[in-house]
Amino acid sequence: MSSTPVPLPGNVQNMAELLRVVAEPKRLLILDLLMQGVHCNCELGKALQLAPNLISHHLSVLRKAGLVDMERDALDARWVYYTINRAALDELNNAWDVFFGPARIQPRRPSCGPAGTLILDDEMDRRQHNE
Amino acid sequence: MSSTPVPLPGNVQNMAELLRVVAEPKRLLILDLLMQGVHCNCELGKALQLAPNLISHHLSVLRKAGLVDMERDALDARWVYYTINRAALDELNNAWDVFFGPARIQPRRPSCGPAGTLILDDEMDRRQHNE
DNA sequence: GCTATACTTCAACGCACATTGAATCATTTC
DNA sequence: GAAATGATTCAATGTGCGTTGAAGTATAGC
Repeated sequence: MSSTPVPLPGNVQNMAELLRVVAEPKRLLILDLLMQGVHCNCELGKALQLAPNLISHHLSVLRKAGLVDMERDALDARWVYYTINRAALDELNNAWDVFFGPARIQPRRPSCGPAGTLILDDEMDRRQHNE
Repeated sequence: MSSTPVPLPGNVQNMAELLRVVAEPKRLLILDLLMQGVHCNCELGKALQLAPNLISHHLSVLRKAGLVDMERDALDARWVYYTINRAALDELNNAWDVFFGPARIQPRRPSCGPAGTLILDDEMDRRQHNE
């Protein structure tokens, strides 16, 4: 229960990119609908009052990010249906927890400024016991 | 364990705004450091290789979003220390789960297109039992 | 008082990206 | 074949916002 290895900032770029994709209001709404099940382009357009080309655009961004899958209708290939990529969603949820899970919050005093050099009472106690 | 009331899209705007704040790479890095404990402006600047005014800028964005608190040093008021706002973090985590929690994923066929009007086998079964 | 330090604010710049409208593609239907 | 439908792609536009560099604020030390 001791050394927390301080999560790697290499993931930060990936995480930021995913969050950027998700942070766009229209895309968040699309995801909100897709979480409730399969939708086609026209359906999303109606629900969001958005032109079909814009829906396409946002869906392609979501697909490139791996968050959304598409599938053509077996009977009429003109229709396309979109679904949440469950694996990607799980990954995103895990990554989120790694960053923002409350367990990561740690006590720490800054390493500079008066508060950094100041030796507090409890610190004195700690030093006396260790050395 | 039945009716999931379909989360309100009124929160969507707030959520998107918070995610936008958090999605910025430098800010995500700052949050990453603050999760590990208190930091002052100069410390963050050194860690991120960023000019102090940029740090200030991003911190002010984070503060306006309520995610970060600041506190002046009691001995030397020139130094400012920043911390994660625990309550805001908890709220953010809750909001995230409301949106992206896997439990929200629901089965659904689109309401338009062939797949929408098509009556599948299991649907036939369902109808026979209900009517 | 004057200078140094820690941080903030301001104005200007530049770029990424959502939006728009038109054109294009791929199927299906007649 | 031609027309219609669902969806995508393209070029052009507008703008939000991160960045830059300089000026400003506040406190501390002399």
